[in-house]
Amino acid sequence: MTDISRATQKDVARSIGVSDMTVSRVLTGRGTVSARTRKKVLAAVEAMGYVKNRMAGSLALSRSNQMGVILPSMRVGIFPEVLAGITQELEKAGYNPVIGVTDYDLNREESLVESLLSWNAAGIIVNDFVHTNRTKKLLEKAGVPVVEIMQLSGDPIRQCVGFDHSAAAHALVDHLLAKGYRRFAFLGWHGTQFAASARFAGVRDCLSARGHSLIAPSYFDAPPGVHEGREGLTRLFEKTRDIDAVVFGNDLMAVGALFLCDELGLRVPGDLGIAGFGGLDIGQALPRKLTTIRFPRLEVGQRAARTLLNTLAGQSAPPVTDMKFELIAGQTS
Amino acid sequence: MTDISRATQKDVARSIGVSDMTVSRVLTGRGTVSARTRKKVLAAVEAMGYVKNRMAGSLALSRSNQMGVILPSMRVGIFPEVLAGITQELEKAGYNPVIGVTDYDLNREESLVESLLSWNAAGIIVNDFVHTNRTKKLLEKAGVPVVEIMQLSGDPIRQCVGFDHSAAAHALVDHLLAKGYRRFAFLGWHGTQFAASARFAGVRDCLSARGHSLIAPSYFDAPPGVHEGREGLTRLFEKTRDIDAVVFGNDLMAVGALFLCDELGLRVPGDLGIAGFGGLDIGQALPRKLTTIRFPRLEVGQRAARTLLNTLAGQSAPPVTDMKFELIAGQTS
DNA sequence: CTGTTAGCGCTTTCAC
DNA sequence: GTGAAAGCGCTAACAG
Repeated sequence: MTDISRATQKDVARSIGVSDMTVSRVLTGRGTVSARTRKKVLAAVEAMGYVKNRMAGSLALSRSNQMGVILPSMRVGIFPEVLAGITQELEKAGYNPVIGVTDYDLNREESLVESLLSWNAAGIIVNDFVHTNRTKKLLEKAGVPVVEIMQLSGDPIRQCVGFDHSAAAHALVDHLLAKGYRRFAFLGWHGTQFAASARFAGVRDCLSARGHSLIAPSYFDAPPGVHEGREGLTRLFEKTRDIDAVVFGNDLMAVGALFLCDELGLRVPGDLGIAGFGGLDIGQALPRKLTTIRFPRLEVGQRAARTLLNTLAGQSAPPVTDMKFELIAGQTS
Repeated sequence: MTDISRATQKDVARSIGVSDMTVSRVLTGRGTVSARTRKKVLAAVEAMGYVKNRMAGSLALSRSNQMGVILPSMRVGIFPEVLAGITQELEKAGYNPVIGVTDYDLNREESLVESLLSWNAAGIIVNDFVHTNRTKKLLEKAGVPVVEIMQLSGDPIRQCVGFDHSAAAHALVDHLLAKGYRRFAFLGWHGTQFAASARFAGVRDCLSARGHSLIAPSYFDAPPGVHEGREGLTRLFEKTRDIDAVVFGNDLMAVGALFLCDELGLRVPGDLGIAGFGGLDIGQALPRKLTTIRFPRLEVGQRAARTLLNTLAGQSAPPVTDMKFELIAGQTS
């Protein structure tokens, strides 16, 4: 906490002998001011390095152009892209994204939501459907539009924009089955209720429906990356070699696993089929393109922002927006 | 812009028959309130889902606990980590990071700085020393602490926390020379004055000082990734094959180039030495660890935040903080 | 075209 | 222990 004491509109006004309201008129562009006065005001503003105090402005107007964006992580490849999509759309409409990162901690999410509301965010984007009860209550009572992203299957507070992770898992598994793989393992993060667990459940259920079973599922405490992909596969091999395909919870893990296979001299897809989820650039820049599901990350961000903006503009927006995924049949399966 | 109408302290107060000041006392923890009244207030707050309007609060106090963090990109591997470091430290001290992303657009940076100041940010972290004149002026007049990160060589507005990119480049080149490489190329992003260009200059100058020259330098318009690494090397090979080492502006490019070499059957480091900059996980998870410079990303973020906090606390902080880099002599050179 | 008045929701200060 | 008054910097509404 620091004291802040900047020039005010009154200071600017006094310096050129007009009233503060005249300065306000010039700065907001509302109302009429003579060209000469306007010029003087702008000159004074520039000279004094005056910066408007938006706190006062927003308090007076009871509105803000700050849009809250709460994401679980910036180190998980998909979210920077989602954010880019959000930012693009918000900027076009003159809104500022205010970004918060939870690190998948629901209590942090709760306090971020509270903080955003306390700063009068005009709308809020949050990740997934998994929240504390208090977060849900706050968002429900918020009186501002709320969009939950990434997931579809669940009970949206207002609106959601995401993909069908279960359907994606089915598409992927069916592709692998068609390729002749039969002994599956899953390595990923499915210890919680987040979207990642929906992918795991989809893989498991699809295999089960087709009369196969999932061997050696295993998981991590936090969103895993390249390193965890290597480690996971290493540990899996210690338990069993009786597998011919591994589905990873995300692309980075799959990439790490591919690196390990290279080292071990395992042929992919000959000895082992490998697939990921996401469709990150890194997977498609490999010597052999990764088999995966491409989620339209940028588009989800854009659509989420547009949904918020449309709602604010009084248009009705559908409660559930299904952004289509795409199976990338790469060379690792 | 939307109307926002939430419950106010007055509403809470009325609902239990006390004055708004009593509610304020309970919520701020300042002043004395009887245990019974306090309980009633807290119950009412909870029941009504009341969230304090910080705009009004901050306006009254002329202070805020929002810390501005302006980063150039979230898709460039190092910045999410820097942000994580910043967030860690700020949270400990009860400050909120307010994040802005410029995409390396200096005009966007300018408007983000203005926006943060207008929201009474208690301090600001910006990237590099490259700003518009107006941005510099705003930051100088801001009356709040400012920390520029990533770079060292330049003229800090107040304080900076970063690495010596030139020294890092020298260390890397000397390592490669010691390994016997002689015909160097550089592929990266050095079209601007950002830190990336300091790395390029360092490579060029070191080679020159050692009596060698840099072959076929080439660059990109934007921060390049895995894909650009492949493309860049492909284009370079079209021009010349008379090179035995390629230094890349960042790790992702180097990884992409390694993938290409695999495809082309080029032996690394036998036929070609490859090095990056950064020290990202991905480079170290490869079958052959990438030769690179590790920048302590998390630590830069932490230190930058601490510098801000110390300054706010009235302690003096050094104008330049040099965070040491580390040469990773991997298996690609 | 410009100035004055009132109020946004909160906190500090001063009464009681 | 609690209430009433004043003001943070700005803008909408009304005068002139």
